[in-house]
Amino acid sequence: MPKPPGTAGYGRRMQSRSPAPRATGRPRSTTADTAILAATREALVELGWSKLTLGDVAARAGVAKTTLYRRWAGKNELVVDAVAALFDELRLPDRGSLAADIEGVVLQFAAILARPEAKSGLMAVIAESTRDEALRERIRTSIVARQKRLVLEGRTRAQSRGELPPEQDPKTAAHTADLIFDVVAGAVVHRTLVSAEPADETWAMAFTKLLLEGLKETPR
Amino acid sequence: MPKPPGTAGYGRRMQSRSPAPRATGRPRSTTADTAILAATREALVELGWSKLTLGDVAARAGVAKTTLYRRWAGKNELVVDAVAALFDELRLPDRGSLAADIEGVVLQFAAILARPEAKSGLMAVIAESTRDEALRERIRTSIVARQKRLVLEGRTRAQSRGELPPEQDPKTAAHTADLIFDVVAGAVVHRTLVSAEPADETWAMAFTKLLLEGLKETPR
DNA sequence: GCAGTTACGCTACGACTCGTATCGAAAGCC
DNA sequence: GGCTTTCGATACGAGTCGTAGCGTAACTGC
Repeated sequence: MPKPPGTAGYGRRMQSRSPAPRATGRPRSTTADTAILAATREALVELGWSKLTLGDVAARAGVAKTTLYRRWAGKNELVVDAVAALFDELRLPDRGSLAADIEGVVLQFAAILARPEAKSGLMAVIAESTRDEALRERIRTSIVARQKRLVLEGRTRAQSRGELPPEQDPKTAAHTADLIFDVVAGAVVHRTLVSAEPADETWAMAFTKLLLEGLKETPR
Repeated sequence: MPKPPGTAGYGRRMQSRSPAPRATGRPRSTTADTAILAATREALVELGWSKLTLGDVAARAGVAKTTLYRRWAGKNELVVDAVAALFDELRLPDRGSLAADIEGVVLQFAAILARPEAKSGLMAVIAESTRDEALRERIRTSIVARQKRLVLEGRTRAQSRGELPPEQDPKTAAHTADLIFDVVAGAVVHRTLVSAEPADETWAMAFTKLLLEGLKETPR
């Protein structure tokens, strides 16, 4: 009996990998998937990461505990998928200028991180991922990559507007994109979780100004 | 029997609060304190946060499990103190310019976060602190405040050098200091833990340039 | 419609961890 | 020497873990 035929909800996003979703036998209940992930988020809000137990999640979702273990290897993987669903709503409408786009990205990150299930879940799995390469890769593809796409998209727009210089060397361009992403995402996360203060519009404006103009006074 | 007479090693740093360290009775073994904290860091490296148990730490430190529970309320508080000790080495030598000072701070943060015990421990307790106000305050005073002091010190130096404008309104000055701190610390944390790439000298230089000059090309 | 295959709910299980209680012994003050 | 507090050791009930076993449900192909 193979453990991960599609690795549950996560598999749906990259079904290009799995050779065949299996044609025979009773199919896995997709409603159970969504119920389990919703129950996981609910438990994260009420109990937090450390006190969350798989037995409790199963009871909330109305499924047997064994069903959970058939689909997910453990708590870490389950919470990653549950939290990843929160990032589905990430969009980047064109707001006309680089500054406005940065503010938009920041506020969207902040809105997700303001949720208690994201706060207690995301950082915990990131902490666990320092000792688990597979988990880190799972987080990267299902969460970080989607955040990063927004940053890259905003950058392309700014270049087409002429607000940013076009890419010179594609290698250094990738490095600066990584840098900007770490700065944007890191700042929002640190503000929200460590400083524990809201990353509201006022803060987003100040951050954008700093990111665009820098710390030095720009000589006129 | 009162639980925290000094709250262990952490209490030593702010003994101004505790009214009297108690003059009577057998004093708590200070060697046990350091042994326990060292054992905690060792266990963090070998087991990581989630698999770390207080019983295991007690065995490593050569003390009884009950001794641990007499001094710390639980795993969270213990790990905070164990990780906080890593930040004792934070210093900010004057390197002559704002850019060099920023690089110095970044590289010091990075050096600490490169350690496995900091990686797996720090983020985990921060995740837990989202549901525990007392724990958040403990983290703030014993870890975050010391980081922040470096940023503030670097700023004061830059002002005395004339590289940064002096404080206009003390209130907005505090806000921008908070902002800069979140950007610096957040970027290093995100680079190290989420992107999982080293925040080395090359990266520190690129980050410093971005923070100083901003994203826009400065019009000469 | 029947055989084959897989998922499901349910129950039960040993192993482990938790946090506490209890006890006698040890270490420091008056 | 008396008082107070900590220490090590052991034991304990409660809770969680991850797995196994079993009968049933769902879906496919002949």
